[in-house]
Amino acid sequence: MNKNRDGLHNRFRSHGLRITEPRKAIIDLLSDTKEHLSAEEIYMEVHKGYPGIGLTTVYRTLELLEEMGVIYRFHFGDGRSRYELIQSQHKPGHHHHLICTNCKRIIDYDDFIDEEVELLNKVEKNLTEKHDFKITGHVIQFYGTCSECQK
Amino acid sequence: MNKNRDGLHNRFRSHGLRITEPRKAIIDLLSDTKEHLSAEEIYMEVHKGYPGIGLTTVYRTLELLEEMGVIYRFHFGDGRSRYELIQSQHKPGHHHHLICTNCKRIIDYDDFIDEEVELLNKVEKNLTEKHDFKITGHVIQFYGTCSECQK
DNA sequence: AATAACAATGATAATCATTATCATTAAGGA
DNA sequence: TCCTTAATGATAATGATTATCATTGTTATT
Repeated sequence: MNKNRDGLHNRFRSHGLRITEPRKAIIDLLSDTKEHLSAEEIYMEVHKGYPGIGLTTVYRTLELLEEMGVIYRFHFGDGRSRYELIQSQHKPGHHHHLICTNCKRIIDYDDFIDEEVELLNKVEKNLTEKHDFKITGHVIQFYGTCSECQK
Repeated sequence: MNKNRDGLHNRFRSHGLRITEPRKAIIDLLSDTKEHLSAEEIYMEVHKGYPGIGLTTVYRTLELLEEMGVIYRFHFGDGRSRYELIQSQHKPGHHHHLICTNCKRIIDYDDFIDEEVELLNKVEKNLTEKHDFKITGHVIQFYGTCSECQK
């Protein structure tokens, strides 16, 4: 029924991990949203369908999924972590955001991706050599004021 | 004696703000370090010279300096805010970091800055038009493993 | 120099997100 | 179905940051 969820069954099983209702619910939710939800927001949303799921479990599941490399955890500066499912069709490790410093809205953008990727690869290669630093991912964030908040 | 501090006198005075020992100490410390210190670390360090300065004042001063645009506040994912004085000789709003996901070490890099700046200007212009988003700054962070942690 | 007006401070308590604890529950293979 | 053990949820604990408030220190004015 759900691609993201189904594809994880094997990875869970091979590590002795179990597929449970809370985990399914959280993966499905992250799979269906384009937003960068916080733990609290995920809890609230998941709670609608499964009132039994506690906040602790949400945190634990998110920690697990992050360790497994299934989701990314971001820090945008609003004091809470925010999460995003890594969609296989997207370039993993590439995260480009516009962040409104006023209303905290976060916009994903795909403009100039090609050129950016090209330059970034170059930079990555250079940094790897110069600093002996093994790069696994990057984040580019533009801060400013969104159209709404400019009024 | 200290360029960064002296240049701020006017900005303080023009807003009815006072230059006090704690503020001088904090600005001087940030001015002398290349690291991205946390509030706690700043407190500990400043405390050596001025044992009377409290943690609350450190937080308050950092908040003030951030609002004045004197320092930047970063969130690297280690659960605490980290601060950096905006050096006038550097391009303000440009922050390029290598972050070791293992030991949390943060390395500033200057490689490929020119090319990056060029592309970023292009991207910024494009994003401003497409999303009607007024960009004031950006952060580029590469995540990975530093040379020490690769062993 | 004295004083009024108020910015700044520091100790403390409060808040908010996240993590640890622990007894109970429930996956999933035998 | 039963058994082993991973997973859960309620609760308390933690750690960073912020709010409160009485006190202190500066500055402008007299």
